Amino acid sequence: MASSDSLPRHAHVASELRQRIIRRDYLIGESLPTESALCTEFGVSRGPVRQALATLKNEGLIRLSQGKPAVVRSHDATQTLDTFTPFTQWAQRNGRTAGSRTVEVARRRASEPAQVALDLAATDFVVDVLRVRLLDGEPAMIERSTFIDSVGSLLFDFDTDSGSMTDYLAGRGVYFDSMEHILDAVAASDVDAENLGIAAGSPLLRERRTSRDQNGRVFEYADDRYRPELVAFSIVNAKTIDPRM
Amino acid sequence: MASSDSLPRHAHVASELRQRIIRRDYLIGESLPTESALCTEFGVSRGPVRQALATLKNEGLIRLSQGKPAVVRSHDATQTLDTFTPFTQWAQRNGRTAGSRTVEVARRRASEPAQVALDLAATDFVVDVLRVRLLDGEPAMIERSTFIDSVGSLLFDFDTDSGSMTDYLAGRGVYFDSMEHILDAVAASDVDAENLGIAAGSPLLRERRTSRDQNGRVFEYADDRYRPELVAFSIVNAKTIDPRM
DNA sequence: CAGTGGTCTAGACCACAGT
DNA sequence: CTGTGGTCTAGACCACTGA
Repeated sequence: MASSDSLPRHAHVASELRQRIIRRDYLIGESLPTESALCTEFGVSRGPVRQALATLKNEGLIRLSQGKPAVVRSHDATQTLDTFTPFTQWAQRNGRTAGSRTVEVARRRASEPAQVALDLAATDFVVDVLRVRLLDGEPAMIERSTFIDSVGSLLFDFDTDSGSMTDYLAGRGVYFDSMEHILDAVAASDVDAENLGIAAGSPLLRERRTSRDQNGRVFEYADDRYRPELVAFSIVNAKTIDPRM
Repeated sequence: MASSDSLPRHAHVASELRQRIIRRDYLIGESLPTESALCTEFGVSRGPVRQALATLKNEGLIRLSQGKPAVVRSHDATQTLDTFTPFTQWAQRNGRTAGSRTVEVARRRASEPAQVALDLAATDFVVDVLRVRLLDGEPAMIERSTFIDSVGSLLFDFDTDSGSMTDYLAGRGVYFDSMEHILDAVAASDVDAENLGIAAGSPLLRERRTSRDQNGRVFEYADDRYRPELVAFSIVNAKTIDPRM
């Protein structure tokens, strides 16, 4: 055993088990070691072990039930709730090639939906980024991001066609801490249709997103529209429903 | 204060705090009582209190940070990761009136997508339920559910226009334990359009769902199509998820 | 029945917030 | 600094699983 990271023990246990599952050390339907075995192996008490198992459960990797050890539910976290990882990382995990074609990066006054989402006044400036995102070279999504001015101004030094904007911002001290997504469907506008190479009026899966940084401040509002033939969102929720309520 | 249910203490704490938040006892941005205050109030140790707070965090109701008490993030328990609530319950929580108009309940051989999702042979029988779901009397969603035969046959004794199918099945020993959702967009078919009272070709938000019972067996496959003007899905996901202790 | 996970307690130490 | 939440331990009891 190496690794005496600064990671909390429960995170270390979760990370190790997650790797084993992704590496297919266990088959689907197979049981993980018992909790007490994991306690022994990692030299921790039951608390951190159970916290790690809860994490993997929330990721859709395992299923928990009383009286018997955890069971592997899926090998890849990609198809599960981690769909809400940034586009570039998501594509990489799925073995696809992600690309970007930037249409514009503009500093202007906030649009009305952005004002509401970012809690800004009509006179406040924001930075709008309009990009077409490509999967294996094919247009798969059109992304309209709006950043608050202090964050958006960082983007003028960044080649929005290369690399991950998420990683770039993280390097500048802006971390995505939590996101809220609203999913619905819209008909493709003329602009959408032209940039995605589809017919106007085609159904698109829309994700409207507000992102908060580590201090809980909203700094991004985005309207992403996906071609449903190419991208779908997958969500797993493993949870026993409470009788009451 | 009533309820000394057989609910676990952490569930009781979570339920009570959830009600207070929905009831707007705390404003958005306001702090909840400290953990030790909650321990005193509910007469429990920190473990259950922290587990309850983790639940509310996963539901997107509160935000946690180190060194200061939990902060209210939202008043609405919308469709979050942990609470992908059945239609009827979701409507009730949001103060809407849910209704159903059953088009057909039929026992027949499984369609191809259902065969795949339910892991059945082409010769196996299933029970299909086609319903229009109403919100405040207006058609909001068209639901095509397919149940494995053993579960579906229970439904012939059930008035699918009244009450909650989820509750009914739970009463017969079939519990929804985990679900997987795939979200995308489709153009309304002629059948969709007619039943929802919209134009054919209109964009609809589609949710394809496979549900497992408490033994991990898939027993339902559903294709639900929502009118995006009336219903959208809201999902909150935060960086670190950490129940337990 | 023995073993397992689900829950809970009563302590403890650390990192961080606000004063 | 004090108080807060984040983490951890070492016990314990109960409900369920499976031989």
